Amino acid sequence: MEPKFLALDQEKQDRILNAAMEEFAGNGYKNTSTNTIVKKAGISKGLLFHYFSNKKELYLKIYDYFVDLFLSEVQEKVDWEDKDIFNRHRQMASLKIKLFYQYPNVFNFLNAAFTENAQDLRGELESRRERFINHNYREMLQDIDMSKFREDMDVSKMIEIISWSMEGFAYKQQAKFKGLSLDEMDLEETLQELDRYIEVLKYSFYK
Amino acid sequence: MEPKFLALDQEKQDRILNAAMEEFAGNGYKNTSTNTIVKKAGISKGLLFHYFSNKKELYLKIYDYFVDLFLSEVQEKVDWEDKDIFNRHRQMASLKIKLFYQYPNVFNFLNAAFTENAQDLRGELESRRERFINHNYREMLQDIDMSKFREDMDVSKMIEIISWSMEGFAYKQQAKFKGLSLDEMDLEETLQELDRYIEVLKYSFYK
DNA sequence: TTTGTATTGACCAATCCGGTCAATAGGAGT
DNA sequence: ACTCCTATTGACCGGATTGGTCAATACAAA
Repeated sequence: MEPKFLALDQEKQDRILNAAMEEFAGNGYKNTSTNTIVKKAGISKGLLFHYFSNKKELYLKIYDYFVDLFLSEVQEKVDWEDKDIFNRHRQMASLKIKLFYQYPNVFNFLNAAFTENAQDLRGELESRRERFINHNYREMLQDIDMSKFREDMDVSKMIEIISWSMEGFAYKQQAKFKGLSLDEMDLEETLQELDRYIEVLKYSFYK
Repeated sequence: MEPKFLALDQEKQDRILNAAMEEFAGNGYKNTSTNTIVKKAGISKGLLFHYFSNKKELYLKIYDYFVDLFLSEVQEKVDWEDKDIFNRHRQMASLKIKLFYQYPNVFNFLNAAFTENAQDLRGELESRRERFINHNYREMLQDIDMSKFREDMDVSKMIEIISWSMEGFAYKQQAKFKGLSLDEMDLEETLQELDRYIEVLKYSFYK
């Protein structure tokens, strides 16, 4: 990210980042107007182009910034010694929720970036995608303690079902949080709710 | 749908419908150009506007057409006497796959329509959404035989996990089918693969 | 008052798009 | 071969929108 931009106070940075991500996530690259972004962020057009030299750079800088932020967070905060698949998922969920509090549209934005196919971004994005998916799910689920699973069912299918459940839960939570203010969202409560699903899965799939 | 349009031979109809759905699904309403649709469908611009009076009508007519098609199919083909949740899901999956063969983008289109927020469509779409979600998931999962579930876990959570797994499976299959020709996709094989996941879930959640 | 930086927003050239319509193609009937 | 009618074409246009610029202003510090 540009040093000029990073010198801004955090609140203004976040206003701009969130405005841009919300628009990009909701409308795609091409159909997002810089006019809308500046209006939503409460800054002038000129200022946006003072920080980012053009729309394409705005998009890619934000993309890189958050991929880095998230991946380094994961690398750093996850306890890689713990080989229990549910604990791994729970830790990831916790990180995601924390990031979600500050940037409610990061994951929508990153998901959208995954299916984005604007001409201007082709190539630039394509080379970046692999990194993200490799890191996110491969690394996370490798090195798992398989011996805990019941032996009368297909382990890989159980693992898939667990992932799908985590995604389903995340999606459900996000819909629930839509439109709520920050202090109405309770991290602990959400994690406890998640634990109840984990309980069901653990009880079903573990020995 | 316009009678003029329905008088076309099926193959041309489908070419137009699929082209439109693919574009609308991938780029959203506003960012979809009728120029692209006609190019992809292999017809002239004039002809499209001969069948559909304008872009908005094109979108909504297609939406209504496929919602009706799918819902009536469900109403008609599902065996409502069978109260087993897995059989219900399996039947729904079978219907979806069949429709997917003829219209590979119906569900992408309908999903996109669900989050579409173009100014021109607001209101028109909003009033239509409720109907779809009510029918699709409420009706499908009501009237289920709960007595088959284990009693030491939360039934509603198991039901959610089952739904999330079906969605995850569908998503995975669709990614797998991406770019394949019709005759490379095998309905029976897909259903058998689905059955293996159902087996795991049934074994875990049923008494 | 001066100087230097942060910020504004009117402005513009370029692009693109939905929709029209005069013209043509092509088939059926005679 | 000719007529008639419908199906289909695609060049064309007014209007809307956009990314990006830049001269002007606001503001803070000295």
